[in-house]
Amino acid sequence: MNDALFPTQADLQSHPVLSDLDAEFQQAMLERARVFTPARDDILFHAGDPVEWFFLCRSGQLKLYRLSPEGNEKIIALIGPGSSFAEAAVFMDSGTYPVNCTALQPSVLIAFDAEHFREGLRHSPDACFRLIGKLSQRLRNRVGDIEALSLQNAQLRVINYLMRLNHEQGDQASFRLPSSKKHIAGLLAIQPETLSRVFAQLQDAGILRVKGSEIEVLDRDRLKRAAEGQELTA
Amino acid sequence: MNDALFPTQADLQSHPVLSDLDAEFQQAMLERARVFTPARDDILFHAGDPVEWFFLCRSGQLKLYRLSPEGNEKIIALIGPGSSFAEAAVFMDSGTYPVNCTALQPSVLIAFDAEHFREGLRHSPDACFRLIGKLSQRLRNRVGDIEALSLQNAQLRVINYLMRLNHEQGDQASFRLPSSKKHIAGLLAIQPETLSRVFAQLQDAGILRVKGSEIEVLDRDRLKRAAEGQELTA
DNA sequence: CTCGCGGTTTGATGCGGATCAAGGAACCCC
DNA sequence: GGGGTTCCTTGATCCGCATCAAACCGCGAG
Repeated sequence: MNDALFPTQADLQSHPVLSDLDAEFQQAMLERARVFTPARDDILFHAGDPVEWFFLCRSGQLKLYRLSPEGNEKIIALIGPGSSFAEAAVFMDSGTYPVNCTALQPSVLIAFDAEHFREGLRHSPDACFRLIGKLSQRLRNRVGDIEALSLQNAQLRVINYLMRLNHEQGDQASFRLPSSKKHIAGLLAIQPETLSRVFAQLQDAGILRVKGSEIEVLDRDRLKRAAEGQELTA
Repeated sequence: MNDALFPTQADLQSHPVLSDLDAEFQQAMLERARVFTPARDDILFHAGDPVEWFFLCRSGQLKLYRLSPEGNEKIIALIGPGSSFAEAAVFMDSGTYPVNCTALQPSVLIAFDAEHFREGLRHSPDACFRLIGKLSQRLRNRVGDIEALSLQNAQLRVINYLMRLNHEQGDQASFRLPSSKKHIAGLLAIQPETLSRVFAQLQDAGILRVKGSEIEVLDRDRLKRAAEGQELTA
């Protein structure tokens, strides 16, 4: 992984929205871009801060999250290498970030200038289209999250999350959790204790083997059936 | 309200994304548009159906919702006159609607052709920008919903919903619920019984008066404090 | 006017998951 | 290698809300 202290063409190319744009626009974005290297627990922005940058993660890991007045935290998304975020914030009426962002690991981020992006988009229908596609997809994902929170219990949310993860990593028999269990619990809107218990159940039922952050799928059929039919007693 | 059986310029003008576009694009959209007049309980589309249309509500009311395998329903949004919906679906990778849509009242909808919209957008940076703004805003709202579901209890969700409604209707002392309590409960992801009980509490505490779908705010300060500090015993 | 039905309210009960508490396990730094 | 910190697990208890049940109300149809 390239840890250069300046943004490169390669960063642009790997960005889901900025890749394949006309040279002039790319050049303008690149000139105004910065590399940020937050340490673990560094806060990049708070919800409500005015939007100056949007980001591409080159390496490391971050969380986007909301806090309740009592200090409870709901993780909206975990960000890893290759993911971009906060593009939508650039276009919100309020002009502010809707979530907090904190580094979970020492990370390397490319920060692109929000205002320049807005301006450049006016002259690039291609980039507009990419962005619209990205936003629509993200909207669909959020609707999926809302359904999961409203209609599924803790066990079901965990199972579906595991199956999605496993699928993204190529449906291997064995795969890794992308983060600590505490943060995964935050993402699924359950307590770490509950996540631990669900893992224990699935393990006792002979469906999974959990060893640290390594998950081995022992019985894919029953896992899939559990995701629909709701059955763990068998 | 105009119930003409054909779409008009006025429909375009009142659309959040299509208004103020160049004449040629507008003309093209109008020619391909239709008027739908679903009766109560008519289903406009299911989640997973291929996207042919996106909509503007001229009158009536609809629900966008998801169903669990057990038949439980979570309402994602209630749509009323002037609201547009399903634009994002036009740009999703899957090419399918992410939610179900059913009319709650006899309604009048303008249906715009999805494919023509995609094509026309290529030549209209203005429309792109409007759409991007709209999608970003909707994304922020969905994140707000996720926070509410994860971090707030039933009472808090109801209170915040009421305050938002009241604000949208001009902060009058008295305002109306936009739908039956059953559907409002579905929107807030609680059962009708629970909604009824929360109303009873707020009424007993002297904060509200609930008469059918008419809400009267008796003590706005305490309502606002309850939305933050969590106190109803006083 | 009356009947019937969906929406709403109120009460009783049960369960899922949060919370509280404490014990283990892995990792880092000295 | 020892001690501390953070993460994870397991157990006991509690509470919010769902669920089940029943009565009530308002409204449209006949």
